[in-house]
Amino acid sequence: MTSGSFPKPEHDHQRCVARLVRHAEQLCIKAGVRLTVQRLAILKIIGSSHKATGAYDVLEVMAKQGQRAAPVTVYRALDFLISVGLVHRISSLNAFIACHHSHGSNPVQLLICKACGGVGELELPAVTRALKEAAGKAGFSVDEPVVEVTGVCAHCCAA
Amino acid sequence: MTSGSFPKPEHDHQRCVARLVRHAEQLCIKAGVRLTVQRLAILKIIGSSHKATGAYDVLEVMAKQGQRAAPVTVYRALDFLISVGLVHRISSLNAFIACHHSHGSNPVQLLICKACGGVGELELPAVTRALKEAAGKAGFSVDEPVVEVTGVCAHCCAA
DNA sequence: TTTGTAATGTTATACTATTGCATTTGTTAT
DNA sequence: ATAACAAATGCAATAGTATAACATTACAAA
Repeated sequence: MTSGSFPKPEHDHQRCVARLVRHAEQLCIKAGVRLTVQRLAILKIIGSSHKATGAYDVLEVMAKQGQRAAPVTVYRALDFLISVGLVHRISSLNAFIACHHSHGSNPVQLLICKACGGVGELELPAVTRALKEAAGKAGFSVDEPVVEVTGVCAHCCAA
Repeated sequence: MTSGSFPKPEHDHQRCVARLVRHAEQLCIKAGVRLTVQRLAILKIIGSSHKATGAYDVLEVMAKQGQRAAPVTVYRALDFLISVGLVHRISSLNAFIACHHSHGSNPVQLLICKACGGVGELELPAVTRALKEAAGKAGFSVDEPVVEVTGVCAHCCAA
């Protein structure tokens, strides 16, 4: 995708998580990495809402599910999920969001609704290109651009 | 400025901080807000390096200067300095950098060197515009874009 | 000088993330 | 199969970042 998407409130999470899981399984097989039960469980928790989820939120949910775990467990799983592109880190919120798309290695831009907490994704190569070019003029070699846009989503604008 | 800048290692901090202080004084007078000694002291500390500075780094420096303070003091000053545009928050590092420029209310893009820790600024209206436009197509009304680019600066590239 | 607001002080605590080391699990080669 | 190795997990402690709640002081305008 080159345009944008923002989750609708009436979204069918059930189906959406199922799709995410299939995506994850295929991706990990192809990459030759292990999607363990724990990692999958944590991915499901993060993917079951389209809002930014903190590491300790994940822990809480796990506790309710009877899977008690230490923080480091969640952080390790998150590191893994981020490394394979199944989760994005949201620096400005110290939180995480599941990635429902395949971006390859293209950087992503996040839209964060201040009102409902929902998070959407954009994939704008033009933005990435413009950043690389401008940075390059200053002799700066770009590694990874973090682009997080706060604002108000369509649904909350209307309300 | 519309192009970019990245601090040179051989930079003259002394002069640079003096300029920052003048800038801050004028800006606060114009805005009708109080640049107290404490706020100024903290601005100087942050502005005396062109690397990302953590809140607790500031505290350490203050302690060495004999000005003991509680974390909340620093965070309050930082909130103020950010609100008037004298400091930028670097979300991806949980750190801060003094702003030596006048951006008006234009969003800024930060360049963060992984090697030396130096931080530079860009002001690229085109990037901001592209983000607003793409977000707008998804019905998203942009408030504040956070753009932080990690990479390697010219000086460190050469080395 | 009173009066109200902004700024600061003080203490405690909440929230986020990592380190170090022991143990288990899964994979590969023999 | 099983030995041997690497990856993943468990566990406990602790480091690092940020805010809450409430008391006090400093400042500016009436």
